[in-house]
Amino acid sequence: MNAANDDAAGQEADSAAAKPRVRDRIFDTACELFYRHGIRSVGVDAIASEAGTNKMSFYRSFPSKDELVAEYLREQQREVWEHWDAAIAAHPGNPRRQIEALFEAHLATVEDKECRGCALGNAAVEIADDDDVLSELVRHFKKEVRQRLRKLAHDMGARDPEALGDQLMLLMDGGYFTRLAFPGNSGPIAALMPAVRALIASQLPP
Amino acid sequence: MNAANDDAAGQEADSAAAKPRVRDRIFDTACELFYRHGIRSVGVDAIASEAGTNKMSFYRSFPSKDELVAEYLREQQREVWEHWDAAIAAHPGNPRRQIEALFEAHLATVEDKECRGCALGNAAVEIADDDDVLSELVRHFKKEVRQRLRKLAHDMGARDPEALGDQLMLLMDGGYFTRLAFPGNSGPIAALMPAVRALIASQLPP
DNA sequence: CATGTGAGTTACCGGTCAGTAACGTAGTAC
DNA sequence: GTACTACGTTACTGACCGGTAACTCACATG
Repeated sequence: MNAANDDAAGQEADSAAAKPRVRDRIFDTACELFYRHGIRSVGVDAIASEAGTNKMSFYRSFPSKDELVAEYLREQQREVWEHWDAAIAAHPGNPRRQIEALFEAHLATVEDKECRGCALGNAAVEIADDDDVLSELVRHFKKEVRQRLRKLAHDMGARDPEALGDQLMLLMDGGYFTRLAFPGNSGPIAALMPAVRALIASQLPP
Repeated sequence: MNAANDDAAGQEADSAAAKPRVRDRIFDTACELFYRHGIRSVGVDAIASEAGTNKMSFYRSFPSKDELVAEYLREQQREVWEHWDAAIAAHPGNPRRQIEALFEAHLATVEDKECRGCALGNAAVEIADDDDVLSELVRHFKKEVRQRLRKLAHDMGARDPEALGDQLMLLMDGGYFTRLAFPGNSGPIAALMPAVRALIASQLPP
């Protein structure tokens, strides 16, 4: 939720403790608003005022809204990989279990009542065609998701690791996408884990 | 610019041929633009001028943009069920084959180079929270998709029809969602049919 | 011919939104 | 004290966007 602003390692002066910099407040607020309401429906005025400042301070910290959006997407990406790596790290040397843990974490994320789907994927819907920088960002992200899933499937010893990785990606993005129409855990996401296990089982070596 | 008004078959006497009414031109244009570029990024001026008319004629045919959007979503819904029923009808009395045919049709749709994902689902991303009428429309649609898939799974004799229906829905929506980041058939959608068959197989009675 | 209707045209209103200019102020470092 | 940094404030521009008013014309029907 809120950013940890305690960069206690600041030793530039005597006790230059953590400053609640305006830029950080703006950025955190923007991330939350963009995710909750979508990128296009959140204006810079709304961001600034929600962050307890105003538009001028916004433009002192960010060159444009587009730049902020790009940074927002990069941040979301970073957080995804953070969670991803954490889930993976719990089961070193056991790729099959890693996949399950990954999807258990995904399930928990999607079932959260604050979840509004995949920030990057939603951005792809909103951006549509125009902005090339942003959509390239999304494409790159999705490509890496695919690669990582395929690698896990390969490490697991799947008979067709590319196919299994892709199938898992369909489930994952399906979870995000259906989430938008079903509150909490009331949607098809409830059937995620059995699907994951069934697809894994169908790809185990004989 | 200039309107293409070549209604050569205009014969209102005997056969009730379609009149090239302005309203229809506007609606068709709006549907295409909304789907291609998203709802929020298409203004009524753009719709009208692309339809060869102007804003005033637009507002003579539609009370508001929101009303047009709602009609657009209803139309998309109608088309989905049309394709759905056509796929199902090809294999009467064989629900398992019906599911496969349904997903084969879905695959063809998603692989089309003009495909921009699920119009209803994309609308849910764009609308976010505000408009209650539109998001209710989307929720109702998604609920019916879920019901129909569960019914097919039930008719097929699946051991856990609710679970299988939901799993299939995750695959379907995953296909739509990943499509936005991968052109044509280059994405994970390529692994759709094996996934469908594997999930079906895992639910066949023993 | 009169009348009604569908439709094109121009001009406008009020609001929002991204982005900028100019100025003020508190603190801090030298 | 001076100068610099970080931030707040007000006011503005220009574009766009949803929606409306008022006028005009073509045409079909009686």
